[in-house]
Amino acid sequence: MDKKSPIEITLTERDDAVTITQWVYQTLRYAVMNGQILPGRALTIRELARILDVSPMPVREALRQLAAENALEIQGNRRVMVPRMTAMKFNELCEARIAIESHAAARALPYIDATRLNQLRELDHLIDVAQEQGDLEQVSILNQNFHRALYTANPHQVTLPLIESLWLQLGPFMRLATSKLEEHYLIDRHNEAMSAIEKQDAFALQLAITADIREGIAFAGTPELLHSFIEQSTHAVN
Amino acid sequence: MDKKSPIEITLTERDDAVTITQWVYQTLRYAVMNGQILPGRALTIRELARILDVSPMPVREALRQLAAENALEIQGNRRVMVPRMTAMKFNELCEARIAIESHAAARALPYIDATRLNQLRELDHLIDVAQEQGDLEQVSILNQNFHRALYTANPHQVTLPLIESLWLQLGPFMRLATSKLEEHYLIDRHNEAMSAIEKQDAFALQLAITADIREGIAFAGTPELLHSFIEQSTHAVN
DNA sequence: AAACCAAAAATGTGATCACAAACCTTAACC
DNA sequence: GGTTAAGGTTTGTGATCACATTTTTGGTTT
Repeated sequence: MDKKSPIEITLTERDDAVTITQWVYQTLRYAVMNGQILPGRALTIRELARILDVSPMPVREALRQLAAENALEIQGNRRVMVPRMTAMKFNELCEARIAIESHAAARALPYIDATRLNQLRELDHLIDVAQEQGDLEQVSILNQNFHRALYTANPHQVTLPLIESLWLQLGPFMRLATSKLEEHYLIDRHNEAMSAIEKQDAFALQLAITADIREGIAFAGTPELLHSFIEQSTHAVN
Repeated sequence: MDKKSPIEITLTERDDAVTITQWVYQTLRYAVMNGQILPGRALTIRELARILDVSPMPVREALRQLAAENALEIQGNRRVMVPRMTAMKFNELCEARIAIESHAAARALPYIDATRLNQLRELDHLIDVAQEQGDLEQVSILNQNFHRALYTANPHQVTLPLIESLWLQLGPFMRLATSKLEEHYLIDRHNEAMSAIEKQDAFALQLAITADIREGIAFAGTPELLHSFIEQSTHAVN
């Protein structure tokens, strides 16, 4: 069992309110999003079932669902793995995020009321706190919550599932970004976003969101880091 | 069995090369996309399994996959159905299509070579032929193929799955559109798109794609038709 | 020593079964 | 008559099993 690198998945408490399949889905989703599973590493139903201590059935369903969201890739061999990344694909994912999320932000703008604005302010504040404490994982989670809170202001929202799919695909590789980003001084684009919201200025909001996304992946400007990780991903367990 | 309206699904030949699950998935997907299943109608695994003459297992997996693509909706009761439509949601889906597809088109533009251009020309011609023959279903299919051929020119394409998800969600309600659109004279936006491609003019291409999408759903300009169908969808089998 | 091939182990797919929760029907009751 | 409560039925979930295909292994040949 050397070639098959061990998989370490953070297990959360299983709530009886959710089905086993849902719990497995959430667990695997978190593992994928945080790069706990090496891209290219073959995932087998029975192995995951052993790790998670459930029967193969819920794992089957969860894997299929994650594959449908492009978080996992099913090869012709019917083998499942986290997709490998390339520099070009990474770039396309980022540009897609910008296109869709700035659209979603503009569409949500008219629906943002005082309550929502306060919620955004609070999240922004929590992000600052987490940033000062250097808790990058928390920053990442809160940042997602901020974006989600913004887009879901639109009660007829239809793009969030698409956006989450992009987050899932970028997730494993963003971890690398944030870990190197520690030294990088971050301008708070969320403040810009919120002043744009107060002014109901859609264009300014789109600019702020675009800048926020671009800076979150600023390390893409240092291609050698991205390249090194992508190489790692490419040469991983075949 | 009056409340439970019968489901009529077009069955295609089952190819032994694909798994039963895949076949069921394709069959159900086609049925959803073409509005063969009434929005709100509760879908049960065993019923579909009887109709498709397969065991419940492949149906289970196919339903979960379609739900992950937002083609179906899983309610809290764990019941599965085609999501109901609202006028606002319809509008959001259309605007999302425009945002994402014009982005995808611009991103694909630099990769379009002579071969791809010829392929697009041929599809455009086939659409004209089908249009003259009044075969609206064929027009719809070919139109999708045209868009797909355009976006997939980009070898690092990541947005097509998202776009197809939007198509799936709009599908059941587009049928109504095209059926009323027969009388409507359609300007051929594909020609505009292709001349923009030849000039490598990204902005013009985006305008052409936007116009093409907007006209494909032109009936949204006649709100009463949309509204009537949405009402039908809303008041369908509870 | 590297390449090839057959046997053995492991894997995904699909079927069937058990069970608890949800749904529908029926009957009693206000 | 409309509402509620309890019964039986149907449904989704999850477990287990069988089988064909794939992957790995171990031995053989060039």
